Amino acid sequence: MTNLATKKEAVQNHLLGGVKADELDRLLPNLQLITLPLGKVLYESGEKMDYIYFPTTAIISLLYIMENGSSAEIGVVGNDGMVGIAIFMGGDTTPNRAVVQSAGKTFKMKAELMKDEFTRGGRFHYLCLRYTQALITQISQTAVCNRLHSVDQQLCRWLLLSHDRLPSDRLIMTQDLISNMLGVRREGITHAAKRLQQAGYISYVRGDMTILNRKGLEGGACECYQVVRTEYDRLLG
Amino acid sequence: MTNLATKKEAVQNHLLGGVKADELDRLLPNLQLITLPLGKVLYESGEKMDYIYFPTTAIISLLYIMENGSSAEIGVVGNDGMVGIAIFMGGDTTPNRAVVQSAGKTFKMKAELMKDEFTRGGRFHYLCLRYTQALITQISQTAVCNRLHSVDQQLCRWLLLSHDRLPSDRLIMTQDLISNMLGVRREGITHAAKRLQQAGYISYVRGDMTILNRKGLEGGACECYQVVRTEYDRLLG
DNA sequence: CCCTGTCTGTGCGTTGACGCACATACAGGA
DNA sequence: TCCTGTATGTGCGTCAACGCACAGACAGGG
Repeated sequence: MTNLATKKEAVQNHLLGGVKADELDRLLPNLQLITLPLGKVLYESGEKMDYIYFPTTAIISLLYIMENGSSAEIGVVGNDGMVGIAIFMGGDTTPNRAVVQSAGKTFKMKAELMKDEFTRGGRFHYLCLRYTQALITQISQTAVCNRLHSVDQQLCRWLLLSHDRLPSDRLIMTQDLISNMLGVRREGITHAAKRLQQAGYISYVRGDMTILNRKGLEGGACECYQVVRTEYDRLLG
Repeated sequence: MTNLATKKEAVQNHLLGGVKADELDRLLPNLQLITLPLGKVLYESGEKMDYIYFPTTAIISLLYIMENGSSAEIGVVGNDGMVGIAIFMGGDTTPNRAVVQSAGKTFKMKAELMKDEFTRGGRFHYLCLRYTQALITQISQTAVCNRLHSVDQQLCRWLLLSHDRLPSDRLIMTQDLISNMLGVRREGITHAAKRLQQAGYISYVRGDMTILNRKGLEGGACECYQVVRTEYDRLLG
């Protein structure tokens, strides 16, 4: 099978890159590298999770979908983490949807095998818990940001979070999709994005966005981005 | 020492009530029952946590404090859980403040002893992880609610979350404090609370609030409350 | 080449929450 | 009893975001 993982591929995901050699040897035969298209749903809310995912170039968004269809993002996962923490936390499901925000590659592994490796303890167990704490910080900061900051600030934060997890400076994503992530109107994103383009921080045409000036975006973002970034570095760096 | 824990006292906290007999026997000599006044800070943001707390009648609020002094609550903990999950998750600290939202009693235990018991595995380990997942759901739903719902709805949700963790129907709390929790203006709470009082759902005078009609509050709340409640019941019920 | 669907831009009235200012009401101590 | 600090109520102008409607603008297929 060509899609079985090599060490060189596996360490593109930072969690897999952080485990001990013997643990990685055990994991490798169970990891399968797949390509995810934009919009693909990995888990539906409340649905049993059959696989855990370790993205390399893909970015996955964790969304809550309201009864009336509106949605808001609670967190984002890229090559810094994994999708499906409920598998080892014991709940097996979460009331969220996991959807591909940026097309790319990810490893997947059967949930049962994940549980086995987790219960062995060791560095993998340790990393999973620390990653979960980092994710909690990201979700917490999303809550705070939703409460206290403007759409402009949140768009900057969101672009930076995405950029950190992206293999290049390009982001294939329409304003409509971004508005669903941030839980705001599409027109609100149009206005905010236009301001960022006029400032020269980004450029975009019909769903093809390029980040031109990271420093500019950092200046436009609220402190929330840096809090999350610092906490990820502290816990997993 | 009169403040050492008895089994009867300990099980007032549902997590302690859920562990196995031999685990509880090990924990009891290390648990100390203390009384917390309103406003007491258990942890400051970024500060090393020396103790983990298992509330019985007290309610603890997890807050993020912005650089400019404004604040927003990311979660609330009562006799259903514990304060200080970073101790066993591995990070030792979090970028939040833990502050007493409703005066009452709590057990506390030294962080080192907590780590020891956690690494033994067993039912205690299992419950800690499941509780953490439930807390993640609560924080996630706070993020969604902050984004999509009105102050009126959020006040209802907040009152219900508090009521669930309260030994009676009385809540000693000024509107100003509630506004800091929800991250909104004090006047916004005045308006919302007035509407709830006119509807006969609550009554209050100068920081002394009584919940008169739970069903009414449930009707005024958004779906967020029920999502969190259901998930707590599923994971820990 | 045109046609159609999608993506982005813009205007306009509405609304929920904000910031500020100040009035009123109550509690507890001097 | 008065005085003072704190808690709550209210009005008013402002603003960010909303909902809706519709006008370009571009891409890809027939």
